[in-house]
Amino acid sequence: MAGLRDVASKAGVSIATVSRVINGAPNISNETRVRVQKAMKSLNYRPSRIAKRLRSKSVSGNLVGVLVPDISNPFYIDVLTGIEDYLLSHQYLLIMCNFSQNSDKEEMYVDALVSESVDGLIVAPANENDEKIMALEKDGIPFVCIDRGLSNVKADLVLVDNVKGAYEAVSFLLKQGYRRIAYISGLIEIPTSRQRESGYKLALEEFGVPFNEELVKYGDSGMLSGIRLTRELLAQDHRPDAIFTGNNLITLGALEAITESGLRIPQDIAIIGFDDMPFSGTLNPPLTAVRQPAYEIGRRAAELLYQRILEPDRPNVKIVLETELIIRKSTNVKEEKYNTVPKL
Amino acid sequence: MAGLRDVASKAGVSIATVSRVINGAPNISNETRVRVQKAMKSLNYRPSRIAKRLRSKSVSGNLVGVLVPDISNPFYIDVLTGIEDYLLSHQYLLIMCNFSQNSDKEEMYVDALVSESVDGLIVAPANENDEKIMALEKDGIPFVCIDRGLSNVKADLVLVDNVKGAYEAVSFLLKQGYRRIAYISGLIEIPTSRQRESGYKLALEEFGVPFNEELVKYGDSGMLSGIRLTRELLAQDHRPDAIFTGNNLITLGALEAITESGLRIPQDIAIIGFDDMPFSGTLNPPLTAVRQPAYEIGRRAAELLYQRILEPDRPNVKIVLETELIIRKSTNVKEEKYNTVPKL
DNA sequence: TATTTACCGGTAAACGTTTAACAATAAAAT
DNA sequence: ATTTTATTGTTAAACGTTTACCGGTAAATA
Repeated sequence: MAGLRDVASKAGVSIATVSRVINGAPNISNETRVRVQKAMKSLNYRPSRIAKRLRSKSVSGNLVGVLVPDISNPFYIDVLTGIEDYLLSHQYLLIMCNFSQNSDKEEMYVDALVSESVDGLIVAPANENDEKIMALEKDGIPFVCIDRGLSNVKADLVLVDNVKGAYEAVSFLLKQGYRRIAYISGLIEIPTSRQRESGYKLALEEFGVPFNEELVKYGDSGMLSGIRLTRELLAQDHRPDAIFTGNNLITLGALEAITESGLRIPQDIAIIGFDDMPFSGTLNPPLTAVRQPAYEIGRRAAELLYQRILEPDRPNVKIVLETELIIRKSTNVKEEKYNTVPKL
Repeated sequence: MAGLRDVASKAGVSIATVSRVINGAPNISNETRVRVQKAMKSLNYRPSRIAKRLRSKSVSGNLVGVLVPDISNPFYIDVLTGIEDYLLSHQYLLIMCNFSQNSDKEEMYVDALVSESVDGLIVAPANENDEKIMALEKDGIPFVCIDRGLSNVKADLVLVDNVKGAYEAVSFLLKQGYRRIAYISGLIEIPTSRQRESGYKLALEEFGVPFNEELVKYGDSGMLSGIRLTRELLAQDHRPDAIFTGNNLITLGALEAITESGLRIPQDIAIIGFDDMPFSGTLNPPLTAVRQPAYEIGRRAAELLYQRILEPDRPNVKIVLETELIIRKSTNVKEEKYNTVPKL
């Protein structure tokens, strides 16, 4: 591995000069610049990012970490893509870490990333009292939250209005005539799970449909959990006529369980998912879903982090993006007689 | 940020002692060990991984990089999970980089990872002549290839028998009576694309079906490409009666295009995909697919890398895993009269 | 001619560890 | 009482950069 001095001696200049051309310092002649660059090429020189970060922590090391709750969820893939696109165009390298909805793993990764002297972090906290994340503020490490916030801690945040998104979804079901609407929640620790439940309840209330706790199931945000809980719902004496699922993977699990039961969607049971997916249109049947602007969430979060790194003391901002209800075939009208909007 | 000396003074010991307890050196009394550990806790001390890596490159920095061709492909997500599970249990931190099937981006990431002094790399090379990856061998940086190998370079490698997998898939279609079988290829630079085409041709040949170049389309391994090429196939005067798709995303694109055309699967046209997905069973219709043991590929690759880091000069190994044909509903028998195995 | 300007060299400290060599102390064993 | 052993301290170099400061040379300007 060639170092700074190797390049310097090869180019016949001092290490200071090499450093100057690398960092684009002024007052360097074009001639020496190209000579140094040639030496770097021929030696296949790669500046040590770690030496650079170690030496000048004050200056940017061009490295940020991202903590993703579940990499098997397509939603986060889109978020990641948005983050990466923005950061890459600003010469930042990304360390992506998947903590699998596991707080311990999340803690470990936070420590590791801080140990790596990242310039900043983008994270979807495991819960709103996530101490490890809150500690970042005290340590003065720039970070921005996505999808979920922290209580009592000011931090940059970008997310969607989950209550509203859920409300619109369930309202739609109610307008279509569905009355026994179930909700399958993700992990109860995750704020979004509870917000979506709030939206669900709000819609029920507004349509005068009494809340029935038998119709709400709590799981772990994974596909297997979605399968299991849907089976439980379908096994009930008076099974639901529609299911509102708390996230992508639960939706896929629910679809699997319904398919296996032989029930037809949407004739026998409707399903509407929170989060759209790239292939939602080719599911069986094409899925009605609440779309989050995942890519945009990632891009905006990256932008906020970038700005905060440059200006650590600027005021916090919270960006709330809009959801969109994508109506496909999994929620068609149940029966003609119900196809009226109830009195409010 | 507390440093080694802060901990030392807090615990009333020397920095050497602190370093000793951190690195589990022998000859340390239990008393001082707990005293130091307490000091670390109270100061929220996090050893600087970069200082450690800088100082002792010979020793492991517990960091590896992974270069993934396309993070939007569920196959690589499973591979990543396998890699992460293994590496995490061996105290390694992972830097995941998504180069989006883009050679330039891949090059940039390789440089960045080497600059980060990673202990090793796991990579799916953009093509078999990938110079940046081949250069790693000369630089003495441990790496293992997944999914695709390099020509003329010995390196650890774990993949599946793509020819065989494709052969079995297309053979199955032929046995079911399909005769106009199309193949939609991923990027032609990727060895797997060509290997799968070989398997496709092999099956045709064995069944005495002449190769028809109109039925082979080449794209960029993405979903949009799958949509476009499927549309082209369907627009042909004599459209195919089955499609064999070169990867996951192409499959999803093909499904979308077929659905939009109004054709029924499998009555009007069958489809069989290379790569299974967690939700393949809930697609419309449930997808027949060639399953790769993605998680296992990742786990084995991580294992090989770990071993190579420990023993850089051990002989190279190549692990070939088995594919499995998962028969679902997208390839049912076309018509009764064809439902016989042709003479070979 | 005198002075400014532009460019570059040399040197050294610093970042936070690891590691080796050696010394020092106290407790345990002989 | 002497030797051994276990534990800890001290010191310093090293990893590959950045950065600042000062010194020097040559060309351009006054």
